[in-house]
Amino acid sequence: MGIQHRRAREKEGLREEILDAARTLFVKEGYESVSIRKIADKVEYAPGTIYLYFHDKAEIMTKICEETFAKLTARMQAIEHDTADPLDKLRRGLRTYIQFGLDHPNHYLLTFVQGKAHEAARPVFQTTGLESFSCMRRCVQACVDAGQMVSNDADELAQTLWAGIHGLTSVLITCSGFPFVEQTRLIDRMVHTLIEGVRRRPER
Amino acid sequence: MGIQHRRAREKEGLREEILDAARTLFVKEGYESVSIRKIADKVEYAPGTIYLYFHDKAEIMTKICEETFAKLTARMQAIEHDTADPLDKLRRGLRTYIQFGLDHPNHYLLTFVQGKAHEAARPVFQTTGLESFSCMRRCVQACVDAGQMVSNDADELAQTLWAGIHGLTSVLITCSGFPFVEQTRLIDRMVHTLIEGVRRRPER
Amino acid sequence: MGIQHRRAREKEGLREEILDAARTLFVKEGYESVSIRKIADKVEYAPGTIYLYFHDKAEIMTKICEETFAKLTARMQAIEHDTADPLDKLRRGLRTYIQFGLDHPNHYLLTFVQGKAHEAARPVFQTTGLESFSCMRRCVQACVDAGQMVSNDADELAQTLWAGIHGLTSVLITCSGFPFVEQTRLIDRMVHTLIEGVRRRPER
Amino acid sequence: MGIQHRRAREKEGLREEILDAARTLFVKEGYESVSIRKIADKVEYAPGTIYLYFHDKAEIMTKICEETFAKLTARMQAIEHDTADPLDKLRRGLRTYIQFGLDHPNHYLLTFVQGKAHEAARPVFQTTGLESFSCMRRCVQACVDAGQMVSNDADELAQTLWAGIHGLTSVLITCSGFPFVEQTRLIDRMVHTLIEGVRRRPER
DNA sequence: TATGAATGAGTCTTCATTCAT
DNA sequence: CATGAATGAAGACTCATTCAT
Repeated sequence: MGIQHRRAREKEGLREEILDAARTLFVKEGYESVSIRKIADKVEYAPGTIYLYFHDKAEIMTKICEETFAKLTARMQAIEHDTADPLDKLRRGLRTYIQFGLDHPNHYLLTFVQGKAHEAARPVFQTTGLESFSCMRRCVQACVDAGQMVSNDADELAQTLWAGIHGLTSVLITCSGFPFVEQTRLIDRMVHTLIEGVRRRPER
Repeated sequence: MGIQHRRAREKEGLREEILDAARTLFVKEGYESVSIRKIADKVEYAPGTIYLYFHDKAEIMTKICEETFAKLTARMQAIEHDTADPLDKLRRGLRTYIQFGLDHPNHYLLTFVQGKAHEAARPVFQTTGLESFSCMRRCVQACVDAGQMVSNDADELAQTLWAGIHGLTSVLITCSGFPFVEQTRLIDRMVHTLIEGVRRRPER
Repeated sequence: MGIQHRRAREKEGLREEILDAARTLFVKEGYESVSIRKIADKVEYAPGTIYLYFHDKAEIMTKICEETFAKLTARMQAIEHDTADPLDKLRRGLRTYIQFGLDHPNHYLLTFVQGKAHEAARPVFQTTGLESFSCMRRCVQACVDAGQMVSNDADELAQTLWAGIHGLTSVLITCSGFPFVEQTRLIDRMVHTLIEGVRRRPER
Repeated sequence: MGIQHRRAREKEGLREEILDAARTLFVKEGYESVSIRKIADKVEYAPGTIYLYFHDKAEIMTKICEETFAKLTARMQAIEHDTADPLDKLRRGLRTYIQFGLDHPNHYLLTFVQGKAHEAARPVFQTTGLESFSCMRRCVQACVDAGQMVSNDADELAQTLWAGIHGLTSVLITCSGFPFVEQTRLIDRMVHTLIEGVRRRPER
């Protein structure tokens, strides 16, 4: 009996494999619909084995969210440390965020769409998650300080921008059936719209 | 034993009651976490009775999504038939959409956030759903025709706007824990940002 | 599939059948070793069916203990209402208790040997259980009042007597392998020993 | 990973450590509720290591019962070899037994209360166990030979006495919630009652 | 129309045990 | 001697669904 012809595999990799399998399944079927058994089947191990690597199902979800925020933060911070014009940095930040979502659609959806709904993930959002956000907030603040924005309220602006790019990102990932115009045009348009909508125009 | 003191109630109302109960429960606890028994308890009927009105759990979900699109379309169409300046109509449309989401958070989330994940709901999106969207698209088209937009591609613009307001709406509903600035300011800022980002400015 | 050739059986009897099956199994294998599945197998129903009659495993245990105390109390009270000499009533009480245990060995063991150890049964002991005990305490008090006991502390005496008969009862039920002398002689001896050990003797 | 800072320890001691850990856990949580892993954690070894010392979980239980009988026998025999009046020796024997139970509640319960329920422990009772009992029987026989008892049947008397003290001992250990009178008074009363109930009184 | 009883598959999780190292 | 990884079977319990009444 048992799972017999399992492919060779390095020990320390199993934990990552479980995370990969879980992430994919969670996104495809929703957190609740994915059973430990399904994850175990996917990695070709017995269900109990999962518990050697994670305390319970919720912990798997939590770890995936943490991973996501870490990746996102890393990517966003790379931009911060560049010397460009603040509005340009912001523009680049928006694009980076959207691109991150498209590069890691499973991570993104799970964390920002499904994750929000899940109790278990709550603490992660209020720690690692806020860190990710504060990166963008600093970019906005810099623009404000440079007198380039229509408002001085960096929070209000940052939250608006984030809501906008989050809307596009999540929609691009999930609504694969929708007859969208070409993806890059949509992204360009969104970034352009948000920046133009938010920056101060020379009077006159 | 069984359910004893059920309040008097006209037969044909039961179907609606089931939908009401289900919608509330689905949003509060998530599709997977709501059992047919919970719905039955809430309407004070036996579980089996549900199956006299709906083929299965998924059908309940589907019907709720259809309902949502119908309501949303009705609300959006009300604006279309008014005589104002096209840009104003669009502005009003954006607000109406956001407000719809906040007024019917249950409907909204189920349809646009949870619903997307559910296979069963897919066909609904591509029929009733598109109708809802096309309403906004016509508003945008009117602005384009009036020469008020930065682009002539009404699809691209409409999709951008929709992504933006969807982002805000969903985030306002789900991220109750996030330290957002005051809701009305955020809505004002989003609508302002999108419209300003999308309309043609007088040169010079 | 499924359980097919189940014997005919009146509906309202299932609850009792479950209790019977559980009691037997609990005694034979211990509370922890008995699974809901085993009980279900024994009554020839699906495991889930058990949950239509009892909230959980602990409730089954609790109900069995309650049943036991009710039966025991009834039997003990029958003696109280007789007009004999108090010491005789007490003597009869001790015999009745032991006999009760031998007549309902499963009930007895579960309640007084295994039950004590189980959290779930705790509240039952402190309500229905104490009622059973207070019956014997009243018998002892009557003897004290009649000046027939070596001590005036009815609690101390009653507890001693109860410990004694409980010891014999539990041992007779469980130690079936032990080479005991004939059961009735052992019971006679125990009752005689306890009563003689506890009653006041005429001086001199 | 793994268990790192294990305290230094002589090899041959591990077997005893496992027994100690198991005994404590078994009594605190019940045989079924104690997992090999819990025992292993307590001794700070890997679960598999347990199997180098014991064939299976049941064997641990069995060994603990054997130990108990050995300890009890040793204590009882100490009394046998003293020169006092036989009735006094018996009295002392009863006290010793009760005290043994209170001194080793873990051992006692496991062996005499939980142990009886366990098939695996059965053989132990009929060998090492009988030895323990025969010690008390010899004390009783001595009293009979000295013409001090109400009956000449040493078996009957010894079994009665044992049932009595076992009842008190087990009840004192397990019924911590019961509103008993002070423990020493209860013990005194029990020993007094049993002895008085069993010894021949001078005719008058 | 509505029900109550029942089921079978499934949920997460724990565990005694084995075994290659 | 000891381990860490793994397993298969089982634990309590839930649930969508069916069906005779």
